[in-house]
Amino acid sequence: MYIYDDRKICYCHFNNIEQVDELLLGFVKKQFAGYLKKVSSRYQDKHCAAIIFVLCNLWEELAHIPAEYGGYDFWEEGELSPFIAPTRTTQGGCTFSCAGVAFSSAVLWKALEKSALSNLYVIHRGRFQNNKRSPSRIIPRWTSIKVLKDEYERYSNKSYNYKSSSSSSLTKILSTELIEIKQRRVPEDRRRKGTLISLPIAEFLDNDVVTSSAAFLEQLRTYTRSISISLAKLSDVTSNRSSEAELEFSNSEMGKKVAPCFHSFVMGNEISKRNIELRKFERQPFPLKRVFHLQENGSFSWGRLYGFPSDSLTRWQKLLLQIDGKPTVQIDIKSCIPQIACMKFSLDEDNTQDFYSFPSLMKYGIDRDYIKSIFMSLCNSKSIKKWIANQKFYNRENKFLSPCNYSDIINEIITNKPFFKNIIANPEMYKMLIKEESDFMISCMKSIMDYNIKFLYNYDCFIIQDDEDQINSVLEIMRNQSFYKWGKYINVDIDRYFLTHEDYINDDEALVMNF
DNA sequence: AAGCTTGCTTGACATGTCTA
DNA sequence: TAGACATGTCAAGCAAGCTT
Repeated sequence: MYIYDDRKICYCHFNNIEQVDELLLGFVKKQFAGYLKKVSSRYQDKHCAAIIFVLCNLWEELAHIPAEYGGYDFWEEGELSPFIAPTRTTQGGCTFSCAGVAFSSAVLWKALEKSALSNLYVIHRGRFQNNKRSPSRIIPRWTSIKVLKDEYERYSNKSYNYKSSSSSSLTKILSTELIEIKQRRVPEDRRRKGTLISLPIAEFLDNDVVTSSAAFLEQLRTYTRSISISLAKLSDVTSNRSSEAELEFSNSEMGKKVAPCFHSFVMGNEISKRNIELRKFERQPFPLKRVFHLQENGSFSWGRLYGFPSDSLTRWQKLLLQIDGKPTVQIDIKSCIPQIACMKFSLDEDNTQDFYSFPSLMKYGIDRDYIKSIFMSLCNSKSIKKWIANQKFYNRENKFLSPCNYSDIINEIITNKPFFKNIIANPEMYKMLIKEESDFMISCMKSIMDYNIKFLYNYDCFIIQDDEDQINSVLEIMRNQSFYKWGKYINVDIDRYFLTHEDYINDDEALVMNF
């Protein structure tokens, strides 16, 4: 028997209960503490033994699940968790799962038979809610179900005619009297609200009627499907890194933030590997869609485009992104929302300025980063009063170096950049601006496709190959399009990333992701 | 802060298959 | 043909991570 940590048991086999040692008993006591509390103290040891015995037999059964169902792989890989969770009840029957392996109640009956116990305790994995320090995946909560031994015997010796009295068959009992894990419906008020609507790529008409542009959707799908995405070899990228980028990366620790699934895969989890492979398969075609909010008056707002493979890449993966095996650049709109607001509402204003810079606020200790961090909440608040209350609630005043009134900040912002008045405390306007941004990007996409440039889209940026001609073409398209829309040339950033992180330097193999 | 995504899990319900 | 149950599908909930 090996116990690596609280959650992983590699292999566990007991011929009889005498083989249970202190370690396993301690483990069960710790893991099942919640359950054991409910049991009166003089029966606790007995229950521990029962739990261990049943689990061991179940594991033994699981070891014989054919590899194509995943059972044996997981067993060998040490991914089995000691938790048995009933997952799906069917018409009468019950399906259970252990470490992601589903098995039927028949397996359970066999285990019961071997255990020769009068009671079978099956552990129901629940959740600790609202407890961020104890993620539900790690610390389970327990309830038990009890299977009556005599009912089991009647079932197993086949002499029991369940047909003539089906209401008292074992499975019926399971689903009525015995199972305390009665399925519950998600209460109506806790269900997800239907305000978000995703549609195939759609366009707005003047009167805010949404029309679906199926032709464009099909074009975009075909186009993006032809793009081959891969991640560069880290050694290649790090060889021509800049020290500035190196510093930025090591400071931000972004390299440590990897997708859980990928991280798990790197750690040798075969389940993750399989999931990634399955996902790759499901990825085609990209589920391109545009997300709208349905307003109370029946009109739509919002309208960003989602579903590009670049959406699901983490920051560090984006740094390594290659299109058709070539390095990429990211062309994004500088301070996107404020800039669009500026172009739309203040024709005299310079849209190449730094929208988050307010030198006059520096005396309060309010810097660019702070303005950036409050911008979203400022726009989305229903009223300035509410925003101020919220700021106080989150104790943001700690950030200030000298005493300062929140309304002073807002006055200062509006005085310096008057067009901010239009978007502060105006969520509808903010959504409208995002729609504007999204429509602009879609218009650009159409032209980029005409130029036959391979691209990915992500919020306010295009990712294209690091090629001078292509960059110039895309810049030209964006400039022309913005001039057509707002009468001004849009201000963009071109980012090239160079990655470096000690953890990854030793990786020799390219991480290829064929979406 | 808020809005989106993701993976993962569970719950509810639907469908398929075997057997008596 | 109905019971038993294996298998399939969809959606909700949650934590975490990204963007602006």
